[in-house]
Amino acid sequence: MNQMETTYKPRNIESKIYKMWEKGGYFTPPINYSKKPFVIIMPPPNANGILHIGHAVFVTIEDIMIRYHRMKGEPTLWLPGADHAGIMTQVVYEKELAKQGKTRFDLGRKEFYKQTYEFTMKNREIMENQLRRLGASCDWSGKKFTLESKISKAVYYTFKKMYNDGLIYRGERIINWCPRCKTALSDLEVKYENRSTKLTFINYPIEDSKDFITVATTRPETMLGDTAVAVNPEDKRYKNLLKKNIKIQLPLTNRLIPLVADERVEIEFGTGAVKVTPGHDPVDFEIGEQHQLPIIKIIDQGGKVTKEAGSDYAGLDVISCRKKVIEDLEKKGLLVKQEDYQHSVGSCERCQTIIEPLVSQQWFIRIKNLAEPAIKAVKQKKIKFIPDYFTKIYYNWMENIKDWCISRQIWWGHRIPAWYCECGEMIVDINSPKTCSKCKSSNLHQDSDTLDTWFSSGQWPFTVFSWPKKTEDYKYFYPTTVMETGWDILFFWVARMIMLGIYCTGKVPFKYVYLHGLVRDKDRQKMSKSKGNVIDPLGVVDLYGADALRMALVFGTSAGSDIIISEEKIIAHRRFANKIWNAARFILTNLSGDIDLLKIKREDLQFTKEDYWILSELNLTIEKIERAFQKFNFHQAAEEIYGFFWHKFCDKTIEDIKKRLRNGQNLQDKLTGKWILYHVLLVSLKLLHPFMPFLTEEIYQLLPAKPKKALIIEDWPK
RNA sequence: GGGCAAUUAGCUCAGUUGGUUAGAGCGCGUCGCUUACAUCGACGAGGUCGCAGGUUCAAGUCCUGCAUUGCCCACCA
Repeated sequence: MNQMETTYKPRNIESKIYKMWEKGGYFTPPINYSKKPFVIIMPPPNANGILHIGHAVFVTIEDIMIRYHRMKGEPTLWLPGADHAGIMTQVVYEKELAKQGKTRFDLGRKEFYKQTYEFTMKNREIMENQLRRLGASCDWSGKKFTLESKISKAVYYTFKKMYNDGLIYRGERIINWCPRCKTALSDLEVKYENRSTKLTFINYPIEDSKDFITVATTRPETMLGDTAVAVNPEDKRYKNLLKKNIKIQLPLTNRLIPLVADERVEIEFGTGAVKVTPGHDPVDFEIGEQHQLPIIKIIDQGGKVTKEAGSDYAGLDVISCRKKVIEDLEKKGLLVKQEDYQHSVGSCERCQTIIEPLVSQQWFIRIKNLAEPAIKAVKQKKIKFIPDYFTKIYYNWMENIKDWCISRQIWWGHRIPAWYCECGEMIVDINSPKTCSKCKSSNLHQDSDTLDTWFSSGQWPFTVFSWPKKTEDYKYFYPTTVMETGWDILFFWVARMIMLGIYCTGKVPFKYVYLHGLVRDKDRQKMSKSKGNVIDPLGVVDLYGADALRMALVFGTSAGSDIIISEEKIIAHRRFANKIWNAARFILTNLSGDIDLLKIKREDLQFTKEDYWILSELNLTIEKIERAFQKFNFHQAAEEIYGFFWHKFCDKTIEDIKKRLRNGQNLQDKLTGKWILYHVLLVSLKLLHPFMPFLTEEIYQLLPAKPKKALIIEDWPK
């Protein structure tokens, strides 16, 4: 036996062990139809940067499950991949370009795509090696990327099918527009926060009268696009005016607009009268639809005021226009007052620019048709959420779901598979059509929009298995077993996977959804670079080892709740790693090579009371860990083996046997002691392996007698 | 406005079929170090389990109400 170092030095060991596993082919499961597989599709990390601590969380939790099930003898697949992460990657790469003083428009669509692709591939490789360093025992041989051609074809297949089924439509609707990214966003991609602003009260003169209607607004500049004023039909103040069918003189313009009645208007708020701008407000858009009001677009896609707003204002940005409108109203004596006001303002999730609601031509999914079966599947318990309370959150969202805008005006992503002919014909197909199906013209051009990233990642659990082809892999591994991810993407991703999974394959894509929380520091603060409280997972792996980090990430945490981590906690587990290492070192130096531990029979041993005690404690620990795994309580399992190993095995048994080996009366007693040490260590290594894979494998490899080639494929203790 | 959750030791958190002296890590105190342990061991201090009711032989655990905190969703002009 080699001389073991007196402390555990992860750096020397981890990469060697990982290579051994990879070379051994242990990560690739065999297809064995007599056995039910255990399958996790890894949430594909966005291939646009390096790993952060959140990635370490999913690696840890998923790898724990994977290693446990693999040791139980189940064909276990953990399939990795990478996500192109549409807008996010585009924003990141545009920042790279900005450093060179360039924009994407300087490069043009084709070149931009090419460069972003190269950038993504480079990051992807870095990221994959980082996952290896955390110990991820995933099947690299099957890795996928959302933009690779097979996956893209499957995504187009779904698009076409949904279009033919009438579930995808194209229409001119009001959407969330990011003036910086110059793209539409789905409702989920808009983040709201409270901001201080002014509520402006403006008098709108009534035609042929000296009276006014006073409206209150937070966006006075949009009045230039007003096409009505609305009041609640029950509002006594306005009932007479409504009857008279009056016209209102829109200030600063020469337009006359009607007064309409609409229940959406709250009597209590402001003056009870609302200016209606269907082109630039979602509620106003709905009011406009109902009352067939015209839409005037006074803000363009760059956030600038258009000619439609009048020559005095055209070309201004929104803020300047607001200032000028206020000044002009004041001059005319129509400005009543401005009050301080707090309300929530939406901004782009990726670049934080304030959202401009705009009317434009976009693609949408009629989502209710997909949501219904997705709700039903959960009600029928075909899918179970862990923790359970997410079931209600899921229902709450799914029952109030609205159509999903899936087109983006960005370049990085799957280009929408629709082609237009000059004759006005539109063709939706998987492959680029040669000629127009109506006029036979070959002059077709493809829709310039790309698909929302989540439309493709929503199909990830089956597109990775070459669906819609019914391959062996698809038949064997789909539906998958567990989807493990952060609860923050429950709606973005999990809900969409369930909807699209049922729609595309007729089956739920997974049976369990395990949702982990957000990582925070020991003061419960979100980790962010600006706060300087980030823990770089690779940095701590260098310092303390992957095993210590993994253990620190599961210990004392439970599904769904925030994960509190600090350097102190990681250090505590580095100490535990060292404890295991030294216990093993002590045991190994006492197991002389002349006895064949594997051949010893229990009947030949002379157990003491203490021996029976530790053996029964060991069995109890195995049972508790088993129960904890059944309930997805990984922290409990970790805490059980921690407590057992340190405070029972090390503190009691090893100390006891240490004395017996030194002063033991007879050989039989000493042999029994040695066997206990060996046996309990071996079983403990197995129980510890899902949590601390590197250290345990290294010790296993040093055992004088090992039943298998590697611990990773050992039999789980019963 | 609708919804979800949390409240347990100085700090950060576990405690999911209700059942013996409520646990861990870090921190704190005393002692020890005998050759596995840049440490470790032994012992210890510290909790009316947010508040008030209720169900029960038995409640941190179930029910009701209240308080405080956090989060999510929503068309707060």
